[in-house]
Amino acid sequence: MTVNGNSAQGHAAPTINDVASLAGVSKKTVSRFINNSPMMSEATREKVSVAIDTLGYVPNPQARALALRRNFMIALLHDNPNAKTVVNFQKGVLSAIRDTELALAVRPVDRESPDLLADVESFLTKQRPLGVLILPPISERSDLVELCQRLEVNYVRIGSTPLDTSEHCVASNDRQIVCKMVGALIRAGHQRIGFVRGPEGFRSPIEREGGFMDALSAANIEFDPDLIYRGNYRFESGVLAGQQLLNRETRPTAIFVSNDEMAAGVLHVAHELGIRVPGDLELLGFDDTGTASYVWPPLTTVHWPIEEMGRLAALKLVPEFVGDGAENEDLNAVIVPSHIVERSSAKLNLKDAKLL
Amino acid sequence: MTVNGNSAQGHAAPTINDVASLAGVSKKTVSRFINNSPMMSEATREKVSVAIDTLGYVPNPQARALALRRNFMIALLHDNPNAKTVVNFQKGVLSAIRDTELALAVRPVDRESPDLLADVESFLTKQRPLGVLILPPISERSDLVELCQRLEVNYVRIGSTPLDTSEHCVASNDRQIVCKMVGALIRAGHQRIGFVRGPEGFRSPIEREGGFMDALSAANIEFDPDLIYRGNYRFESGVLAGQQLLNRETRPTAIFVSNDEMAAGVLHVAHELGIRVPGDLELLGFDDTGTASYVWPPLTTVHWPIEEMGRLAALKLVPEFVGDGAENEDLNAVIVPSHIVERSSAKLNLKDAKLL
DNA sequence: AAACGGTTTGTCACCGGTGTCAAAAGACTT
DNA sequence: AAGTCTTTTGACACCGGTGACAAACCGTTT
Repeated sequence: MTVNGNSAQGHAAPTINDVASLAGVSKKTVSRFINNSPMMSEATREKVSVAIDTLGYVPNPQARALALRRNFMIALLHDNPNAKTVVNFQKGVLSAIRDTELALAVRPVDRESPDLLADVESFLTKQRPLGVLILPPISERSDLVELCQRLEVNYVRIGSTPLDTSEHCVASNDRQIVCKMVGALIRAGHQRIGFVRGPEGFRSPIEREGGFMDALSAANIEFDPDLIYRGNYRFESGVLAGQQLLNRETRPTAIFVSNDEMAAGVLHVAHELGIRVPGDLELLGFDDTGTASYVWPPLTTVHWPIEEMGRLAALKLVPEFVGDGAENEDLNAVIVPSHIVERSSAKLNLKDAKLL
Repeated sequence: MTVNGNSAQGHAAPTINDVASLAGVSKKTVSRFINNSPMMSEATREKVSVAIDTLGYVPNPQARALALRRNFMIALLHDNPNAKTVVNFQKGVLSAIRDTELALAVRPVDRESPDLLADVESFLTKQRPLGVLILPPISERSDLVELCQRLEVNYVRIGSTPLDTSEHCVASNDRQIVCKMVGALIRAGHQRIGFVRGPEGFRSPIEREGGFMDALSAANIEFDPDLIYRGNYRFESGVLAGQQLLNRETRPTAIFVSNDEMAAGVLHVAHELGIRVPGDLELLGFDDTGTASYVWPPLTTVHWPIEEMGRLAALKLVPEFVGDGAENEDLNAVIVPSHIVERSSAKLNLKDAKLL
């Protein structure tokens, strides 16, 4: 015998009226119970609670949505080239809202489209989600945020660095972790280090570049501008980067690539040129969303905690729904720490790190 | 000046009553227009249409959801180990419903959990989606389908082979395409071919195995049972497969691996053992969701058309919403054709194929 | 002109909750 | 015991649509 008891009653789901008459109160009182209003005596609270349990009553979200002008749904807005990022983030969000009545709607948008704002506005006004989660890179667009504010839709932005106040933002600290990893690479003996950058116009490439440069200047290494390649985070551009950086007479002994997919592209070229990795060349990636462990050799990289960020973002967006086990979480935390995963593509010297 | 005109009116969205009074008709008539009921004179249809346009009226989905006991949302039910599959499927679905008022809700479930059915039932009764899309492997579970039928929720199942009637199913034909690819491998000269199978208990591994065996028997090659390894579709199990199949005195000259992630694992081992691919060994994968092109050498594989399957599944699930450009699609089609992508990990002889 | 069948339109209750505000019930004074 | 203030409860309209059914309209027929 399982938890559910309502299928006996000819299969009509019990309504608030059923509960009200069974408990001998008005439906407004039941409504108060549902929304745990403080203005209730313990006695009636108990009566209603019993009635709800015996009927197996569950409030109808559509009716509440109409009355409250708010759908019991949170939306995920993204324009993300990386599937794994999106899915892992979804996993985090869903682990947070698993036992709630909330649904998660995904809404991919087209960053390039001039209708982006109109699209999102129509989505928000039609679906009226409780709130939206905005993934990078569009999380950086202030016009989107202003739209949310105007439409009075709560939001949480995800970023590679804090983009907003703590209740509206979850971030990793890419700059710091990259600095740490590249620092460990330098301490392992490298001086001539290449850098493959991400696309222009977004924040995470800037952060990762900042971390790279920080590490170099901390070690008093002057950066050779010939050793930089500007990619777009895609595998193909990693191939181009590899062709440019590895086909020169004096190759770098190591390359930090701003994400794993491009690192896979560089690796591809290294193989074609017969350059041994590691050995002739060491390679550092960023993201750790699968690709890093599927290539040969597996990449030393930064694990970007996107799943955990999803979980935290959901907690911040709708704390009142996920409160159960999470009251003691620190919802003011903005930074979710990343960590370095040392695999075969590069040897690091993590021990001798000076104080951070 | 953009399309929207309602923000002038103090920002309250126009309701059906506004439209009704502007058009000089009752709100029921407007409702008829919205649901394009046939019982309307051309004259009133025109009046209402004009009123809707001038006000920029959009029906409130929550209200309709309440009245119709149906949420304007389709749900994606999955328990899929492969992130790319899920995201690409989502992309297909969203390309179909982009211009509709529909939302897409994702609902990952836990195949192992004894509460799976209860979970899904609670989700379906609470959210009351228009319909659900069920991804493999849980698309094979008949108890889920019976649940949908009992709750009167429309559904479309995705599979590697037709699982249901044409209105409830979209499928690839894994067996046929694998047979074709392995046949081309045989014609390229291989006789001793290894096989890495997917997990027990699901359909797609069976189909892919069937295709492999078909190709062998069509060429009158007897299969050596020592050349099979049973994996679970994950990278790690590909590594184990590689260790077993490649550490023997007489190695296979080629291996067909039932998915790309495991193929990446086999490749990993080949590199460790210094086995050249191609050259000493040729490798065939299946899926083509990214991994295949990010490894070295890039894999010859089958492109599994999961995105297109998503699009078609959405069309079948809610044809009345996506009808616009799609009337002329064949919604009776069940099989979405796959195709072979020849990259570097194996040379095929596709030309000399006999008739299929 | 009245009766008739078919089409188009409107009325009103209803979907299942919530907001407003007034009434009822308790607690506390005097 | 009556008066006052505070807490708890209920009546009723409302959120924005749809369904059932009745009314109005229209062109024919008798």
